[in-house]
Amino acid sequence: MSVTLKDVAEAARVSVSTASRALGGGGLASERTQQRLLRIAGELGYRPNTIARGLKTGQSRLVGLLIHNLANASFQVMAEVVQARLKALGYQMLLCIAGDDPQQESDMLGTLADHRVDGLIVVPTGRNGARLAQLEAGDIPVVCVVRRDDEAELETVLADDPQGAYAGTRYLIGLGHRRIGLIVGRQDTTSGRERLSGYIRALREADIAVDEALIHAGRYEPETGAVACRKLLDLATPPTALFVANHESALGVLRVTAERRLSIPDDLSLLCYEDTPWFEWHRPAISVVDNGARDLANLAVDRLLHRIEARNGHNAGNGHNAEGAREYRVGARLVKRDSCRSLAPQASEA
Amino acid sequence: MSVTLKDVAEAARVSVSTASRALGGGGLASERTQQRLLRIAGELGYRPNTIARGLKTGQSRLVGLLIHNLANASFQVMAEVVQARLKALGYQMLLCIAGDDPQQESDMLGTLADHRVDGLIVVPTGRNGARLAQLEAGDIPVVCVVRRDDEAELETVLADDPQGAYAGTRYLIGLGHRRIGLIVGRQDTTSGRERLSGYIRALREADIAVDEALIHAGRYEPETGAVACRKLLDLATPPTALFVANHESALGVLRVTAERRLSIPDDLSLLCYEDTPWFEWHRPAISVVDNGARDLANLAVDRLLHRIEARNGHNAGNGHNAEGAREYRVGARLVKRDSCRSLAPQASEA
DNA sequence: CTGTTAGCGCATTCAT
DNA sequence: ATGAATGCGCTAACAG
Repeated sequence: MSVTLKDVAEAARVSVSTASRALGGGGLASERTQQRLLRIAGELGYRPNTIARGLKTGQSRLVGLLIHNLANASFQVMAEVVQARLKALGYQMLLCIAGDDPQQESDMLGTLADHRVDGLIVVPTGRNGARLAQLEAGDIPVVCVVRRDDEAELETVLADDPQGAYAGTRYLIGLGHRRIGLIVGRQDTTSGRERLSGYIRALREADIAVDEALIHAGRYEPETGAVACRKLLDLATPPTALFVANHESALGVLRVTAERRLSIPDDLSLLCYEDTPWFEWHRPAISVVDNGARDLANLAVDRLLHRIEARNGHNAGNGHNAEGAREYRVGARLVKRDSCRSLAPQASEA
Repeated sequence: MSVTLKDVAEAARVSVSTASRALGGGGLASERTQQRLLRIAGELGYRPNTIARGLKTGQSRLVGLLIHNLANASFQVMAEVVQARLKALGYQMLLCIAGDDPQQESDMLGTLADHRVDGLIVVPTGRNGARLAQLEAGDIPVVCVVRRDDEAELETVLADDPQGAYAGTRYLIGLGHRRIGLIVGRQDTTSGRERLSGYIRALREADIAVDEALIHAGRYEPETGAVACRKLLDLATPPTALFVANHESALGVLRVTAERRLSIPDDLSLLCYEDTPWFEWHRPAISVVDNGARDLANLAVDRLLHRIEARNGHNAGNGHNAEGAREYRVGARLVKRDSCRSLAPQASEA
């Protein structure tokens, strides 16, 4: 088997506790023995047993990340960022993919707890608030990302979707568009609701009546985009611009516009939500509202580790955030590329 | 803190070992006490401490998956499949993303070992064979996927790239193409070399001279595709078909063809490698050679767990595969869509 | 079938 | 500054 602390101690003719202190840092040992033990441990190829240490200290150095899938571009970068940040901080990432299914989410939350993760970052379905609260109560910090869980009072890092959708819609309005189709996510999700609200606010502010026929909310799938796009295009007065604020729908929209040989942006302006290399490389390059997935992940990690370390330091109270669950917002950013055109010339049409 | 086995035992007025046996399955306890303990444990909300169990049994129920990134479609589905399969089998996935960087890979291998993973699935860079062999020696089964590590003798699950590239090239030849451009991955990777070899074999078999000018090998990036595509298109006699056997390059190729207003497949036939929803939804739908990422992952998990359980059962020998490192191949599948056209009519040109 | 005993490898308290 | 002793929670002999 592998070499243990005891082996190192024996080789150095000291007790295990001395070895532990010397290697564990903290300067609890004399300078000389510390150097010596470090050397001997190196020679023997000693590596501390994380499991044993975990049992003793109650810390697993494991953090869970629970997301819906890896097909979505935002989740991809979030997973990459979270794992990179955690590794740099000496933690490992336990990745769980729950497919937006409450049952699976519940299951995985249990498993994560069994593995005694030191913390958890989760994109909640919203149907396991009790379970999440229970983790918090069990002294496992939880940070929600992207969606809020209304059942539980949890620290949450959200994209500023009201602002993002508002900015995107405003951009299209500024370009002269009056009939702007919106394809948005399910209304039982935070992002779905908030993007719709941003769209509506921008319209109202510009004194444009909100036409229900131009709004399509649906599941996060390419098919949703295809169906919605056809519906919108077939309207008596079709929109001149489409705001696809449901990331996965973009695929379906792109297909339908291609099938109908619509030129973007000449025949139809297109603005999408959540950036991905595909949008950037696509010709014409697709303009997007970047939700800041990278920063969302970074902030979530920051908040989580802040709390994990607070918990370790002064093992104060029940770990609950005394000030209640704070909510953070990461601003969206409009990235103008080539898929939206100005309607200005048409002003002379009248 | 959380409720321990001892708590359950006390509540049931039995010893901890009885409790352990009753809950641990295996029927080592009487039917009645088993039922009773199960009930009491449930009432108390007992959950076994994975860490403590791991320390005792030497199993962490953790399996590492080490890949290059999550942007690549194959890696995405592999990660999803591996995590789903492992979860179903009672394991958790520790996901590491090493960016194809040997240094990071080495680092992460160390961390994974520290966490005492029960096994490891890795897409090796090829520069840490010694480290991987060391893990095997330390009784941690390792399965390589997608790429082989030539330095070490490890069980490996590969795509059948020679066959896939051969089939793809043959398909294009069958359509009447004679000048087929190839954009392929780095030649210091298994897949890069093998896809090139399959392409060449198909050409030779059809008595078509291999023109070096039609072959471009490069890094796994969109930019590679853009550069290569321009180069190929600017040839005195440009290819009539492009075989893009470097997945990430497809983005660059698609951009360049769009910029030059080339119609696919009318002006240029396009065949890509590794399937993704984007190819399917794209118009025209892109024909591909599907490398079978899903099956690759499934097989890797099968092999790994086979060995993990063999190790646990009869704790025989050093865990090394007595018969040497076996290699498995998952066949590629040609998926014909709408991006390749037949050149047959041109036969009358002569 | 059940209770008793003994660690797994480590960090930590208490002595020295 | 170091050593000896204790226990984290659990499983696995070993007895009865």
